[in-house]
Amino acid sequence: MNQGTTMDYRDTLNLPKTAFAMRADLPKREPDRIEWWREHRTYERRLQRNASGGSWTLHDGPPYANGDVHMGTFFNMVLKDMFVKIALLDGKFAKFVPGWDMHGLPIEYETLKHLGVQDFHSIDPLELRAKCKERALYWLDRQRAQRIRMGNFGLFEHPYRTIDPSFEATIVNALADLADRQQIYKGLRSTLWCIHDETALAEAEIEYEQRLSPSIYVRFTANDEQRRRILNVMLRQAQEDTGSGAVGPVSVLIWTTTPWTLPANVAIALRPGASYGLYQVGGEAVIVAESLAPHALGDRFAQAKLIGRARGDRLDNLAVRHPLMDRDSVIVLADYVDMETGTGAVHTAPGHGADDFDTGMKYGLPILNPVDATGHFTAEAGPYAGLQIFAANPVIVDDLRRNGALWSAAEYEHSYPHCWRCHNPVIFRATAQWFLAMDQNLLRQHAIDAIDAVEYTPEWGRVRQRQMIETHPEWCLSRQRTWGTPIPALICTACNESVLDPRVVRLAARRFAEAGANAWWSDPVEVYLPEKFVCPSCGGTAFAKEMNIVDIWFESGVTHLAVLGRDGLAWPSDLVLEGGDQFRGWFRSSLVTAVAIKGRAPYRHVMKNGWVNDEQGRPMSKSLGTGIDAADAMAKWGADVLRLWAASVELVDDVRFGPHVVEQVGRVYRNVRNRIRFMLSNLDDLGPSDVVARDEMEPLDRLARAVTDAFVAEVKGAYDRFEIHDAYLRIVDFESTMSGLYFDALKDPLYSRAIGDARRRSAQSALLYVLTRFLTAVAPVLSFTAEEAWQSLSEALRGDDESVFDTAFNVAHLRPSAFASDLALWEELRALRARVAASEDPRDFEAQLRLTVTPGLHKRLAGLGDNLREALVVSQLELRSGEADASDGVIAFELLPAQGAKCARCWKYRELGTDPQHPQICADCAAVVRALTGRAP
RNA sequence: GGGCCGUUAGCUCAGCUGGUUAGAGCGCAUGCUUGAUAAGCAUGAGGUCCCUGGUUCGAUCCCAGGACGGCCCA
Repeated sequence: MNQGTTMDYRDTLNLPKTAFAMRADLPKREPDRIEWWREHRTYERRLQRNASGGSWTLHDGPPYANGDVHMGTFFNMVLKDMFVKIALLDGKFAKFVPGWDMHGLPIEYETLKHLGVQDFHSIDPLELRAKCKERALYWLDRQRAQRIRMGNFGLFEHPYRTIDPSFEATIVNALADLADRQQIYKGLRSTLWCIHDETALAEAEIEYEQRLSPSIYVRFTANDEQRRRILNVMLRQAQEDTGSGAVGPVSVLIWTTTPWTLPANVAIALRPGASYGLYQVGGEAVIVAESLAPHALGDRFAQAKLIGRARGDRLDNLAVRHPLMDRDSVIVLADYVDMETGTGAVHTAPGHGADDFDTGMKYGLPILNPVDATGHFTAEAGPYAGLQIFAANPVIVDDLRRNGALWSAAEYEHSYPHCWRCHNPVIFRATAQWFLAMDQNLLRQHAIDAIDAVEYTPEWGRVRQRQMIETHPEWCLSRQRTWGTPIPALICTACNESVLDPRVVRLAARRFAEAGANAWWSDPVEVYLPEKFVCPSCGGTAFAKEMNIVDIWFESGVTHLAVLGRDGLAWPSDLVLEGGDQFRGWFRSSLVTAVAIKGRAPYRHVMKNGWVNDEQGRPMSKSLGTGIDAADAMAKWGADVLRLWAASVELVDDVRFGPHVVEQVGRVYRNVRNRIRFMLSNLDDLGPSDVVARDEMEPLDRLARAVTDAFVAEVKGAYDRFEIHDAYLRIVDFESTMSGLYFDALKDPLYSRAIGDARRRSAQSALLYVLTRFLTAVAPVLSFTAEEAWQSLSEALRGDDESVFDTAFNVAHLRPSAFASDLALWEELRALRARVAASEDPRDFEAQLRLTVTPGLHKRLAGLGDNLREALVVSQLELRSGEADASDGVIAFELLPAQGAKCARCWKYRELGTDPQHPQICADCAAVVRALTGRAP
């Protein structure tokens, strides 16, 4: 009976109602949102509206168009999107042009593999290029779909692509600019070379196989002058006094497994910090690293006597004689010198090793290359000319033995690089390549100076960046491959010299702009010859095209020239944001090209995001199967939960990702979602004309508004400092404080008052304010959910703002200092409410509260009127002012059983039965019910 | 092996220039609610602030060394 009556009254309440589902179903729902944004051109239209709001540009570092997007890339891309949206909601012209890096070896390999082509020389270059383009576009489409699926905003229909003719023209024009400044030269470089296939190889074309090599220890003996200098540094004082004549000849001992590289030796590398010993052995003295001496000197170590020592760096720039050739071998320093094998003194032939080459460049050593493409010694090798290099090994060892330079010889089985196609051992061989001169025109120094004008997050990135420039080797720009942008150099057919003439290069740029870079393969050379062009070396007039392509790091290094400074985008960009590996990669390549060509950094702010590791903090790896595909993750959990995850971690640090982490952030997501849902469900009956202005709101509602303003201002402040995680914490804190205090307080007024009651409309108006401001604040992170909620508001309430991305933070006029007293009062209410809620008997409406507080607090609380009782969720409240001391202002807090009985409708304890028709409910409720049923009392 | 970075509750993170009973959210436990209900509220238990030294009246915070983890390079 009673049950029935109660149920009747339940029907007279204004209970929450909304179509905004409690279950998110993100994987299912999100694609509809994307479609809606696309149809409504939400991003483009907001961009247009912001045209006069000042521009803010995040320049996209181009991902490589190969493979699907993994979680590391997801993290980076979603963070970029958050910053773009923050600027957008801030009224900025935040144009984001996504880009792709589409040339290069990985795609060329993949394509060749796809085509089943073994030797890239055997396929027509234009055909190969066409297939590579297809492949690159295939990956671009996939990656683009994945980026769009993340909810990212940007001009995805018009991305920049390094394969576009206009982009290729930019690359080539950049080369022309550099050639103009004499910044580019042709020089030698050590590359992997297969003497069987007569071609350069890339790292990826190498397979390691076991190979038996000669293992020899060789003396490099000093002449008299060299010996004197070495002893000067190494010999102990006492020994020197007794006369160095007793020491005998002095040699540096080296170890090698490639005797054929000795003719190209020009130096011996020592480790700067290592200690080298001078060992007297029989009638001579040899120098080896002390820690390696027992191993290096072999059975002669027992009779060896340490008579001197020096740190490697003290021997820098001394010299010894080459054991085979009539020249010196200089002692140099190198960090890579291995202290596990050999002698700690490394035979250095810059023509035959990558490290050796770098050291050679650093010391300005000659790059000897006495080996031709087929692996035979040239005349430069003197007595060995004409010999095949591996056949020369025993000959060289014999010569060393004969002239007394051989310390010991053995055989050695080790893992050695072989050609993946013909399985012959490969060699390092110096070949002519185009270089960007790092020190020409003080480029390196200017680049280092340019770093000072850039902001770095984290700040230590600046140091990292500086080191990367300081240690930047000469930049090898050329590659002997097919899938890329040509370096339009000419070869004089008369003297065989290569020419990179700016006029030629600019002709090529113009040609590529209209026809694409394929033209370099299809055009006759005449197309690229300026009038009256002659070879600067010999005056010749006949030329051939040189078939080199440019390093793809150069291509991505000029994206700022291709994308910025046009179409409303400013140069330099305001922000670049990439993983930490890009200090050596794109941050560096962009900086070098920008400083060389425009004299300053191409960005104002460099931000680095952390690496995404698995849940144990280990790197994710495809081979271990611990990598997670972004598309899979979005299909499983939805993009918004993953976006919230990206906001919940410290973006600068390395972060962890996995199912357990997602589950946790998923619970936070559900909290946020439910609180949004609560607000929406109480706005169902609110029309625009019902909304009351701030000044007409009840005090508690005005307070909630103020707290919301403070929240939005704080979140905006965090966004402005690029501290997404800080914003995340504030968002979580805000929705939980709103839910715990305010929503609970509003339930009674919202549910039990008459629909159009002023108290109720005030509460709803405040809720509308809280909700809309909250949605704007979270939209950069929870883009899908914020938009879904926005669309769940009635069109009338949305007003002119069709999308949540049409709204604005709108906090410029707010003064955070003005919030202090409101926030303090809010916290006082929270503390009081917590004391009520903690009580079990009587609890909430079962209670009446006698509250005695200090005069100061009394004044603040009294200002709330009956809203104070609502906020504390009690049936009656007696507020008194007292004089005692109390740190929190509360002198007495007495919860007593409420007066009256529980109203069957509003659940407050009131005097019941004033309306005989409704004996179980209070007078206020009876009035509402009567109004509903149309009967006067 | 080198350069750089990190290490605070089970998890994600706060802790401003050295002095706090070291905090929050999630999870967990307990209680309440059943008119946000595959929701909501309250309370509580969880920490030798990686380790070892040093500076200091006093260090999670400064310095040195080490351990573990990561990125880049070798």
